[in-house]
Amino acid sequence: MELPTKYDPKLTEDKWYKYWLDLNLFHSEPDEREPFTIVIPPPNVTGVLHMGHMLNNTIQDILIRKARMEGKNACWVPGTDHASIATEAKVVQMLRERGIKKSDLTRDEFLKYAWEWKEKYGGIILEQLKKLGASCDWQRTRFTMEDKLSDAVIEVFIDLHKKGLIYRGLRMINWDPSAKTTLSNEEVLYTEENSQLCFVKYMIKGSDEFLPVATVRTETIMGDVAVCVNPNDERYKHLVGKTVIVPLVNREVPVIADDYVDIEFGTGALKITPAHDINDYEIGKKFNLEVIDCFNEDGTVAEAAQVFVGLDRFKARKLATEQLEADGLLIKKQDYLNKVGRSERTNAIIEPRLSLQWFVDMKKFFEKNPQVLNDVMNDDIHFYPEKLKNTYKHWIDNVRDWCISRQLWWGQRIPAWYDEQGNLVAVAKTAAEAEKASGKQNLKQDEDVLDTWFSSWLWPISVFDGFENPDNKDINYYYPTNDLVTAPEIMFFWVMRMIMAGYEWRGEKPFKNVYYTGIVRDKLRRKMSKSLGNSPDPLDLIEQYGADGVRLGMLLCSPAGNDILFDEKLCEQGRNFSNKLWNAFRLVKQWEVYEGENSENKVVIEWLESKISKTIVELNTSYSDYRLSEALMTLYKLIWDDFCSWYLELIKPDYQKPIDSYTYNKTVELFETLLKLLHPIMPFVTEEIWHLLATRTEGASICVAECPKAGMVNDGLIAQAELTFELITNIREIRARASKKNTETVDAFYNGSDAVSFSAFDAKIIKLARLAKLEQVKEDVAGSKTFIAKGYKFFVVTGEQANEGEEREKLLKELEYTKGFLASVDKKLSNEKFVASAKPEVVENEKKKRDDALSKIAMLEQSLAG
RNA sequence: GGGAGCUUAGCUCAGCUGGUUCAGAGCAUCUGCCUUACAAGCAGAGGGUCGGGGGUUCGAACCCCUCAGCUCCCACCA
Repeated sequence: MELPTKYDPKLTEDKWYKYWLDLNLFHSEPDEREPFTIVIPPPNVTGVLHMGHMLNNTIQDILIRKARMEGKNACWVPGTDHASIATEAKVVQMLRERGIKKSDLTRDEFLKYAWEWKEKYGGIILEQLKKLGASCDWQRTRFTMEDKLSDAVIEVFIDLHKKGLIYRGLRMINWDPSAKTTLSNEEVLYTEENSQLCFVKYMIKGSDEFLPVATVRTETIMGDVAVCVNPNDERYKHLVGKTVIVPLVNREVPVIADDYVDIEFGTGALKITPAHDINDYEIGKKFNLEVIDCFNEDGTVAEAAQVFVGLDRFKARKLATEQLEADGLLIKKQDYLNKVGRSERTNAIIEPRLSLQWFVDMKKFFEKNPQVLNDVMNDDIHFYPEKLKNTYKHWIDNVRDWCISRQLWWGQRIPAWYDEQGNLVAVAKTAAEAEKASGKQNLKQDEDVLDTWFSSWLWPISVFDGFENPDNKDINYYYPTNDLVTAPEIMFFWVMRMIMAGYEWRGEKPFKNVYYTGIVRDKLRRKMSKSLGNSPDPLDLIEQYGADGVRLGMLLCSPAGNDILFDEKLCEQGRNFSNKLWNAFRLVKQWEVYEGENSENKVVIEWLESKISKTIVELNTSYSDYRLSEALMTLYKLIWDDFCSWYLELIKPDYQKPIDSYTYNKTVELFETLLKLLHPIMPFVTEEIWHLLATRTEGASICVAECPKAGMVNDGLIAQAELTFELITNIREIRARASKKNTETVDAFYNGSDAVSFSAFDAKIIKLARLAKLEQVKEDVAGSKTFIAKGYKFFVVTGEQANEGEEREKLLKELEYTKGFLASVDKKLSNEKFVASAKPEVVENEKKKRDDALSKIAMLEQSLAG
């Protein structure tokens, strides 16, 4: 069988993914094994895979595959999020392209289009995850707006309302007067724009004195209900409690004092317009002031303003300013740069507007469930990296109530019912229930839907139907889940709220560990974004480097807790690694085997077995600390350096010679061990090679092979091998400097008459360093190149005229250096305080260092003398 | 304005309670090799006064102070 020299992922990846699905290897049902559960952070249903998903899901897949191989009942639940805002925006845009305006549709008509859109694009991202190799239990795929999950959302709302944890309150929202809709903060873009700051006189009643007020928004003067100054402001202290006349409308309002006002800014006097500024609203509430809303839905001036009624707000601003000037109340105008929020979609300037919204009372919630904070702080829910605990605490300490209503149609409609006058009369699942509860007829349901996070916070429970049937087999078995893998920017939006929901409805945490990935950036540290065009399409990358290559590439730049500086070159490195593995396989596969046992190889095999065991211990530590990059690098070096560069070269028979069956079988066994260790990270190439390496029974898969465990570690043997490699490297260096061809051999000697620690590897040194002979001598060998390693002095005869002076100089330099080193060690050892206060093993070690240095010096001096 | 964190080789990062080989890895760089597993490769090499300054200590990349620079999150100015 001729094997190509390059591994081609295209020929294997789809094949194996289908194989895994056909064997149903990713499906989980509760059984007697220990469960290992991950719920996917549900991606936006209409989204497409981006690099963030790529990273996030690669990590989840590694964790779940590893658990599966460890014999746990691994269950990775996939699914999607209905993402109200994003999806509704996309549907609106689609409709617009077809010439349909949202405002011309009824709610039901719109939802029909939205569902159509969801059916058409909803599955894409999940299909893309398959390309990556994600071993999700696809039979368990859920969607946050499917019936059961929506029911859970509604029940939870009703339950919280009953418990008094939900209330209805006023809130300043972002109003888009052009689209006549509320926008989320994400949909508002802030830019610096030039405005004019007007300094206006507010006359003190019955006096010629005035209070100067600085404002950009002169059109809101009609809504003023007070003027506020700082209580410590000496300039205005005497005016507090007096009455001022609001310009344009001549309303009489009080001068009040509050710390909120910054003495330094503007004039130090702030006009209070509760209807159009959230801070003003807060102050208004504190002082029990009236709220006068000056604008209509479309941004025109309302009746309540008394003047400029019906005019657009910006026209009104201009006229108001002119009027002030005419009234002699304008002190001055000054250019002013301020941040202006505009609608992402209509570009209209956002109008802050007070509106009745639904809230979750967070403080009360935390009082009821103190574990939400405590269990994270005491690592009962373990955050990786731990530093994010601080951020978490800071958030909880400064929490604001959670506004859960959204002025959208795509989402779970709020189960609140109003009578014809608009009074809230009931919170109930259906109109019938609401009527029954309130005893009133013709009730209207709330127009708003719930925040998407209000369904995703239930995800770890709702995917196992834990609300509909709180005692079912699945939820009892899989909950609490094990690991959550997500981005730090949604710690507050999602992670904290899932923890809240977990304690509130299950009395238990939703997961044991939270692994926060970094933000994927390009190599210039810029966030990846569509507009910058710096985000590669993960599917293109998979096409080019194979899923295994991209997975490795992602992981190479993902130390936990740091941002990911993604560089396509890393995928190349991943692809190269697949190829390295493939070629190691080719080497092994092409050997002819004879029945027998080459005893020289035994020590090499034992060494690699030990080395692998030792590495498994390191790997387990890395994995349990969620240092996945570190685990990968450990494995990478084990395979590339130890296995390929050393082991295979050491046991490789001469060209076209067969290999003994003992070595061959051991090699296949060790190779399999390495493949299994690597499988969670690179699932496809390991499955491919695993199948080709030996005959497998039907339906066998490395996916469910047993995870290798560490055996005995022979540290002495590992040290011997390391010395051997050091010797080989040193001799190779001398060969390289002497420009020796590979076909040329050289002679090597070492000093001493005692047995040496590397003797078991003698034959291997001769082989890999390409020696004619390796012998022990009592005297220095003249005309040779020398080096010292671990107390052995080596002489390499390259046959070329050795440069005595150069050689001598080298020795002198080393002697000088070693003496300096000895001096520093001696200094420590002669320091009484050191000997007295340092740990015994540290002192012991220093003594050993001194002995080594002394013997090295003796050796060097002897050479220089001779 | 409030909070968190970072600064170690050209780049990205390790360095887990201050003390094993004089500070490590991967990539990149340089030199020599198309040596029948692999040029997507092999062999070898060079590269850092651990951001600056001060202190604690027998001993500091690690602890404390200070200065400088960078990043992120939250709240935002009339």
